[in-house]
Amino acid sequence: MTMTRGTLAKRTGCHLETVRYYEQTGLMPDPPRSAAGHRRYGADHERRLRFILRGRELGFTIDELRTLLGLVDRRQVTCGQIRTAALAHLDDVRRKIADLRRMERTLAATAARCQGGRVPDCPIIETLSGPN
Amino acid sequence: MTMTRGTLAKRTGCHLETVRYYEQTGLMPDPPRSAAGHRRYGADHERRLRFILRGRELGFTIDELRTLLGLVDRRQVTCGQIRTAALAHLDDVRRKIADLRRMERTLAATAARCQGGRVPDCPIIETLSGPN
DNA sequence: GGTAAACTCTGTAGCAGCTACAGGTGCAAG
DNA sequence: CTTGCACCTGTAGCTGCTACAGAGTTTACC
Repeated sequence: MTMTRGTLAKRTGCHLETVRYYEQTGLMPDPPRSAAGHRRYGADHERRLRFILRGRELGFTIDELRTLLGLVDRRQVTCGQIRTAALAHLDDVRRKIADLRRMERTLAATAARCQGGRVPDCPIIETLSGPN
Repeated sequence: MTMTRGTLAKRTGCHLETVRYYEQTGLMPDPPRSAAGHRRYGADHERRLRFILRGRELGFTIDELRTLLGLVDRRQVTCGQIRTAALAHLDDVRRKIADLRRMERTLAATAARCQGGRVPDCPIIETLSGPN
């Protein structure tokens, strides 16, 4: 009931090399090896990798995930600590959304004013040239 | 009427080393030098740097800005070409916003379900463990 | 004019989060 | 038995900076 790195990667949709990268950075444990030194993964590794990939999809950094997984690994932790981490991350996401929406508004408003004329009067160039 | 790199950086709020970086990457031109080899900047350099910084604030990549500045530099370009670049970037920004909003929804919904209990039943951990 | 502080110069290394080699084994099928 | 794929390791590349080290320059003050 073990898989190779390639199989694990294919099953999870993770890039082959990324599996090794997550091992280097301490998100994935050092797996047992075959006699020749090939990595052997089990169902527990797959679950952990899926956890990491889902976390990345939700925008958690490697470092946040390391913390989160550390909390889970030593099981003496309350859900409250995890909630705190998740809420901190949510704040982060919301700040990024706000930043992007500011960009969006400026870009959309500027592009709308553009009539396709000559560069010296281009409102996009003017906007880029600063708010003065 | 010239400034040093430090002065230019201070006036624009740009990091000192970033000025040099923009020169390396071809966003800023190689400036004239003093006898001893120190960079001397003028008002035109300052305008260009402000343009770049504003573009970065609006989320344009270095590469997009290089293109944009290239268009502006050889003046034979229509505003339409610039508009095209800006709209492409706007799409990009909107995609990022959509991604982040998906994250936000999932995170907020999950954290709301968390009652602070024990880890095995933590809805955040469950969510991270995948949608299955 | 001397000297110390503050600036500038160059090249290079580091950050996140991967991805992509090169050059060398291992293994399984035909 | 040999062909071809998968795997191993270490390292370099990407973006957009930032931060040195070690050298030379300029400025301020006495």
